[in-house]
Amino acid sequence: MERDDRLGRTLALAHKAVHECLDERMAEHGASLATWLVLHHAVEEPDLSQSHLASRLVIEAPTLVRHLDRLEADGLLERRRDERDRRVVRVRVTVEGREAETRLRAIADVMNAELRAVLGDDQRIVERALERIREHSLSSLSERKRNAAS
Amino acid sequence: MERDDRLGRTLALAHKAVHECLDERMAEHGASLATWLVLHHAVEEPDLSQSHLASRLVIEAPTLVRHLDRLEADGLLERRRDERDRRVVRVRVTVEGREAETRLRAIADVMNAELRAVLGDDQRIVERALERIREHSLSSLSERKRNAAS
DNA sequence: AAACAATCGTTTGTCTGCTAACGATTAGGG
DNA sequence: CCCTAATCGTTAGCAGACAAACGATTGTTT
Repeated sequence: MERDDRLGRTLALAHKAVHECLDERMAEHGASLATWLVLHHAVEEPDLSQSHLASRLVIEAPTLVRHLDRLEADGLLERRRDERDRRVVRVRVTVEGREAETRLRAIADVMNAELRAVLGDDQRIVERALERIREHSLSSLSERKRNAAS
Repeated sequence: MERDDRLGRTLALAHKAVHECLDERMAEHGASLATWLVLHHAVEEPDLSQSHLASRLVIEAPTLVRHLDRLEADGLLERRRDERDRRVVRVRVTVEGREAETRLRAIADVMNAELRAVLGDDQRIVERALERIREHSLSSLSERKRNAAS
């Protein structure tokens, strides 16, 4: 018997399944989860710089570049150089992009509702627990980096 | 304010943080989380075929191949062709590999204990909840595939 | 004013995952 | 017995993440 009772494993498997599921549902609309996430945050806060957008998405700048290249080529958003500070590029979602975002957000909302239904009364507990887990891991990580720099 | 209250997001962020944290800790021993996972399952069930090992790891066969290439090159495991069925390759961890696995497992156990301490009394609830989430997502996924095949 | 430092976006290269397709081998049906 | 399935591991190619290094710009310091 001896089942794998490591918590990180359970967490990873749950995440993987949800990610796959969402990706599959969005694939039916010719999109992907990554596509929607970028679009969503860009719609929520228009004219963000790329570095700020990356930080909202919790991904690194080079990762974002490729997504933007693709989305721009698909006509879902535009890149405009800031005139005041010519280093920064501001991201604006096109009308077509906004429409796509709306469709995809509906899918995300359905998925979210399903998961909340599955959790039932444990919703809050699980949510808080996941946030505590993240908190702990991140602080352990930054503490480690600090010590490594000494 | 309007914080992002999507559950999948919280799950993804928690997973990402734990993964980074574990990867960082193992990196100090010149390894990675992926390395340990492969080694661990190969130690637990010796002489598994590659496809069975992949299925234990919940990754696809081509993904496993690269890990095995690396681990074999590092002398942590060996690949032996099965004589009865010459299609299958059996994976055996070397002595050196077993030692590495032991060191890395200690790290994983510490991390696991920390997370359980963070969760406290919610441990069971969260664990079950994550399993239900996975269950739901996987069944939704396979149902979707079934319909797509019609 | 000039030199240095910091920031921004990008490129390059690596890691880990996936699917699709292929050669080798085994198993089954006619 | 032979031809066709099916299975196994591998290769090739793609997606999404990362870190390191670079050119262009802006800010700071002397």
